[in-house]
Amino acid sequence: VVAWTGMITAYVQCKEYLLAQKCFAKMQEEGPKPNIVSWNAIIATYARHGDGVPALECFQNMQINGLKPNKVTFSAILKACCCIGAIEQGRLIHEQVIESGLQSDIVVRNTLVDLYARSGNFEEAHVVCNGLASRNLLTWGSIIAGHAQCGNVKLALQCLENMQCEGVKPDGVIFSSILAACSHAGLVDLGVTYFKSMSDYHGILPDICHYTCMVDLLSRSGYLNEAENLLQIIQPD
RNA sequence: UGACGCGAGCGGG
Repeated sequence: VVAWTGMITAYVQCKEYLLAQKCFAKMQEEGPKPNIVSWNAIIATYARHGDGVPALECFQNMQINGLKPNKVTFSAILKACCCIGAIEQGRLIHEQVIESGLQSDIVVRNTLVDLYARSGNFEEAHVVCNGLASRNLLTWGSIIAGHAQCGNVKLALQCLENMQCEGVKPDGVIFSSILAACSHAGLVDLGVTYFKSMSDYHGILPDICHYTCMVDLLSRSGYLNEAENLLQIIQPD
């Protein structure tokens, strides 16, 4: 079983998802019975591909085969639900998570937060987020990105403050979300302020993504000269 | 016990 599963995971690591899936099919036909790790590996291939439907089928199938999902299974399948916007499925799986007592796992919780935040269900996202244990940078990142995507700059900025109050330091990804939100809302001054604060207060070097955001922000609002000036600053690469 | 899982933004195409 370990040998077969090793084959599958090797294919997954090389991004040879089709080969991994073929290998799994062959294992089911003529190899030993797949164990939890084999199933998790194959579910992960679908989840990474954004193929939510086959991922869910596998998830059902493994349970039919009498295997109980573990925290690895849950994080993979929740990611799959997130990709295809299967919020209802996600809620059902959320219940299963609670039944299994795995809701305290930080990775599982982050995938749940991500699922809810990206689908605009912020109340549920916050409930998961407030549930006991530690939030980390990734948890906040999901929530802020969710707010940013909904065009809710105020809430995104509020989250930024809240996370800093808790002693979590924002990283470059967080600022990308913030800048993007400002861009969509046409809040040029605010965006510029945060862009400056990155290097001034947070010790984060803006990367190409941030410059792209700023150019986008400036030119959308008609500050074409400023946008061109910024372009000059960026090192050709 | 672990061979499996672990979040993200803009624009363009």
